Amino acid sequence: MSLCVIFTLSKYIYNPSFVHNNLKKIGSELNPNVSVDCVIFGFDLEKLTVLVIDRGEISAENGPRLALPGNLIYDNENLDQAASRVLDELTGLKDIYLEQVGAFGDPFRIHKESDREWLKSIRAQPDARVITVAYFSLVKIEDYQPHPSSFAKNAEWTPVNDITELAFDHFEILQAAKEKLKQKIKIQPIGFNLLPEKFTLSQLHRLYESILDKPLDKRNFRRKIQKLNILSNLKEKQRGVPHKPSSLYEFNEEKYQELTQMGFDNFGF
Amino acid sequence: MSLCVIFTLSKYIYNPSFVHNNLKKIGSELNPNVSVDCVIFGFDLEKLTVLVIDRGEISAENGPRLALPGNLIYDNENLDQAASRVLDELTGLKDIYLEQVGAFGDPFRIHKESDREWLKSIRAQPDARVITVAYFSLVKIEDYQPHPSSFAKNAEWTPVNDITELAFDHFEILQAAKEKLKQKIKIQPIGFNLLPEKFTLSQLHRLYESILDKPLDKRNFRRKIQKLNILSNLKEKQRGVPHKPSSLYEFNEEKYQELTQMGFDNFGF
DNA sequence: CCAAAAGTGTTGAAGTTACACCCATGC
DNA sequence: GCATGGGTGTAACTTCAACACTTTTGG
Repeated sequence: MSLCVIFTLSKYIYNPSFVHNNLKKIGSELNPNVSVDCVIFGFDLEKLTVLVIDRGEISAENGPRLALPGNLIYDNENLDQAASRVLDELTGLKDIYLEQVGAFGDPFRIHKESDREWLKSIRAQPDARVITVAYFSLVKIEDYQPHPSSFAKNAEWTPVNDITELAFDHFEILQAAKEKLKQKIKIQPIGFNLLPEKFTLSQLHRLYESILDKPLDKRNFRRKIQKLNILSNLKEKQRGVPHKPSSLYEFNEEKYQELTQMGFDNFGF
Repeated sequence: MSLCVIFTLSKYIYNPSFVHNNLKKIGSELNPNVSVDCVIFGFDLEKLTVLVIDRGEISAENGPRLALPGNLIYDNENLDQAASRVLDELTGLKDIYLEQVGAFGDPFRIHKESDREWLKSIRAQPDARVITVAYFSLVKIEDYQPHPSSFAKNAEWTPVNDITELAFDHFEILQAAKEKLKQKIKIQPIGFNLLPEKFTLSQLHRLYESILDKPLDKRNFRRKIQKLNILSNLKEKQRGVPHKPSSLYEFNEEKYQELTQMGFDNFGF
């Protein structure tokens, strides 16, 4: 049963011929030595989450069940394209915010027997030295809800802070991605990629707190974010909440473009 | 003649068997698909410089003569080690500040005929798809002066801002490295790796201006850097200068460790 | 009427910018 | 004595952190 799951999953995400046939990458070869892995962040309006793959019970030793989605690259695609492809294959989403985190891959990164076994089931050359280029991406959690019936049923949104181990060196990659996101959000308002089109200031506030992993003063946060002038106040309120309803806002791309062209240093968080 | 130069140079920096024999990496193989390239920064007390390789006239078309030092990785070394090795092979220096910039490598990065020819002369599989992991390193310029008689005679310190083109995608890599350095120096005092042990505040000032690529107010700079409390004022002055001699300082590692452990956000530049 | 989150201003401290003159040395 | 870069203080302004109460809704 668990083998079956792995097979189905790997067929969807990892199997070269599947992708080959479906994306019509005729004439291109999988490069045995270079892969991409994606740290796909979401935000459930409470906590920062990551989309991880449950590999099932893959060995007697019970190594970590969870892994980041990833795959070898094709020789005719660039790294960004490979990352987009992995994301698309898993979620069906296109045009998603993606940013490179960096390259990883010790020669001996596969020290868990469970990882070795898994590779045998999904790679033509399971023993090849692989270096992996990590990306993080920001997805509106509403845009992708794993369906229990789909091939990718083993993908799940998991709160970042609940994750304590991952396959291979994926935990290290996750930490690096969190750190990169933390730095990046101080400089650019990329957080909007994680929120619905319409959102409240409190949601934005919680998002910043989750990413920066520290409490931010409510009044100071609101003042600061509003001073940036990149929010439009839709004249619309929440409905059906058991407390004073909040105004809804949306991110204003044009105002942001003005700002960046004039060049501003940071968001000061 | 120019061919000869290339051969000698490539033998030193790029030839697998040379490295193989000399570093006794018996049993390990060059990975045909993954390389590292190093952006080696120096500071001549006036301007930020980079150590680049002059490939000589390598084609009738006269593509860019300059390239970053780099090489394929071995399957038994990790990326950081590969970068250290490249740096060591070129300069003989060890224990140098190194930081990963990221992974690069479009499938069609080799669009210049000159690059293609050069690869034929130094690679066993010149047509393999290669992705390269870029590093930047900070070297005290006094620690490495290229000798006209050495194998690496074609390495030269070149002012960063004088470089307008490089082989392959190396110019893009250089830009990314500059940007990374710029961000990094706002957060950590890594600039000291570029200065002599003893330096003046004016030299430090010029270094920050070179890296941040903008003028900084003299008095404000001095106040800010001194408030950090990571400099020791050696009670020693410059000699032989035709103006008021400056005090010499050194970077105080211990004080810096104290600071970082207490956690401080940035240098505010 | 109660619980829950929304929304709102002020003050003191710290940090940032801009700016001009005298000093010590070698030649 | 002159050219060169070294070295120093202040005032106006901006930003930041800390902090508590009233409002609106659903149940």
